[in-house]
Amino acid sequence: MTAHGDDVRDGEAKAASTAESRSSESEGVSIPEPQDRARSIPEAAVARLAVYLRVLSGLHEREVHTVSSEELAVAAGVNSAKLRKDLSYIGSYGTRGVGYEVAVLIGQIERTLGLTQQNRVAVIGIGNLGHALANYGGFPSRGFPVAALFDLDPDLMGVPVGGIPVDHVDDIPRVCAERDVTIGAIATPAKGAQDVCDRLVKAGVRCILNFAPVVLQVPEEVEVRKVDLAVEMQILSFHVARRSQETPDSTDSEHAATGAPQSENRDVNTGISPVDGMVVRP
Amino acid sequence: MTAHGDDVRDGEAKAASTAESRSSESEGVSIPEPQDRARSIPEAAVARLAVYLRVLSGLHEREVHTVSSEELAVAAGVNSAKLRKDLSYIGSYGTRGVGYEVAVLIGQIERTLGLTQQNRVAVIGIGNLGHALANYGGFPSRGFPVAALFDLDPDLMGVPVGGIPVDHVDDIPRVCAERDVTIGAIATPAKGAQDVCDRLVKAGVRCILNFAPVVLQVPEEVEVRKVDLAVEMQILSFHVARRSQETPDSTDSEHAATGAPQSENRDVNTGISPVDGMVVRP
DNA sequence: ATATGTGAAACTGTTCACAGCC
DNA sequence: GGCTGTGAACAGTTTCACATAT
Repeated sequence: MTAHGDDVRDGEAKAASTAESRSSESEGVSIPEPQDRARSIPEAAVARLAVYLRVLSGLHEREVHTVSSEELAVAAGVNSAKLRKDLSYIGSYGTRGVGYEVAVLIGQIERTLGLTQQNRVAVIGIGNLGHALANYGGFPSRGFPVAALFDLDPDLMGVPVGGIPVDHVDDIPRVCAERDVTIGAIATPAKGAQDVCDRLVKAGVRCILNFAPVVLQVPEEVEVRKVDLAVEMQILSFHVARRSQETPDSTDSEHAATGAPQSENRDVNTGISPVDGMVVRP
Repeated sequence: MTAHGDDVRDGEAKAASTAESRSSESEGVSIPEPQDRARSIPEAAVARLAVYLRVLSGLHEREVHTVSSEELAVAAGVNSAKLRKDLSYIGSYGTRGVGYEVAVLIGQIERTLGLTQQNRVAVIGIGNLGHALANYGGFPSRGFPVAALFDLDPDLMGVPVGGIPVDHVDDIPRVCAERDVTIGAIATPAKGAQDVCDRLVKAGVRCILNFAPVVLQVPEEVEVRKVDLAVEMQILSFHVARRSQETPDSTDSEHAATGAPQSENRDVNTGISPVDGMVVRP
């Protein structure tokens, strides 16, 4: 996430936004400058919209037609004020005194997230993770069909995984162009990641989901999001360490068993909940 | 990242840290209070420290003994001011006019992240993702040995995956306690995730990495981090959509081929780079 | 000379609290 | 009465810029 991510935006390469805000040279208290237009939606809010969408889909399936911000917030693991503010970024689709119509909200969030048009995905690196991704049969609740698989291993060429035959990474440009791939998921080891990334970019792919432990260098028009297992583990480690030195030791666990919904789970980018992970085993 | 980064930290349930900082009741300008120690470190900075650590490890292997904040920052994909501030949270281990000693920094970051003591990991849900995790042979660059595997499937019981035999989820409390598991990685489908989570909590596990698309409800002393594939995809989708409507269309891709290191990759929680993903295929 | 460490400014994101509409 | 939508206060994070140390 995140140069937009959650912590979002890096400092560099953000010439665009910087430039536009340099309109008035005046000193003192600067007036907000309203010309900022509507396209803003904070990155963090975008991530949460995806979560709300999942919850709403669940409600829709259960024939629930209306929800209040409070109900939806609890289900999504955020507080209601934040949820309302997030929804306000995409428009006013609620009814005061009543709540939101599930179907309407689903439609509006899907539209905002661009889910009305499909994004074909290419998975590169057909190992364990690649398999998991390929078998995911259209990522979230459909909308992201896996259209191409690539690897280096000669033994895998042509072998169908999740119904799609594996191609050689050398064919990335051709195959991606042919199948109109818009998102590339790099699930290779660190070593080949940058090379694969370059090929994807050359093929016109402008959105990449990177699972490899490297900092990909890409032209600025390419959006890269990274999922880093090690970082997650180390963050948890930090909390383990902090906890054990901070607490004089009052707990020995055994009191907090089953249903005690208190603290929130922090998602990598939402600070909260989920939407659709990876199907692994029924 | 993400958050994650990110936006990290929720507002609720943060009583602990609040309470501890209430030591001096004095008003006015509060003196830094040296006893403030390490506990402050912004979440966002913690995530990035893990990234710096990876880069530093690489430098260490290549026999590089010293780095400037600028060099390290470029390699990690952040700007140098942010990097220096991040490092300042853990202490002053640089030399003005010179830079940082790689070995020293590695040691300090490891200490801060609690990597000096091992965290044994249990993986629940031995499907594709579970396999990937189990075979990861100690997550990042070691430090997170996988000590237990669980699943529901009778056919898997006792079968060794990555050298560790699979146990039944019913045995989570016993096995986790026996093997002193401190981190649980939930790689099950959405359905069983909350149940598995409850068992882990009952077993005394207080840190959970959740790959299942559900909002886990846990007691507040339990830390949950979530990796959500669908959210990542949908965020990318949002950017695809935004891009194509925002740009009057000046690009047709073909100009930004290989080596053009410009924009940064946003990690789910660092806003930047990587540390160690998942080994998939050599 | 050069590069760190850090207050202070700027910015982004979150929460409060209430006006406005049902 | 209940609930949305949102300005304003607040909190967290990033960037600036420079004093400080080698």
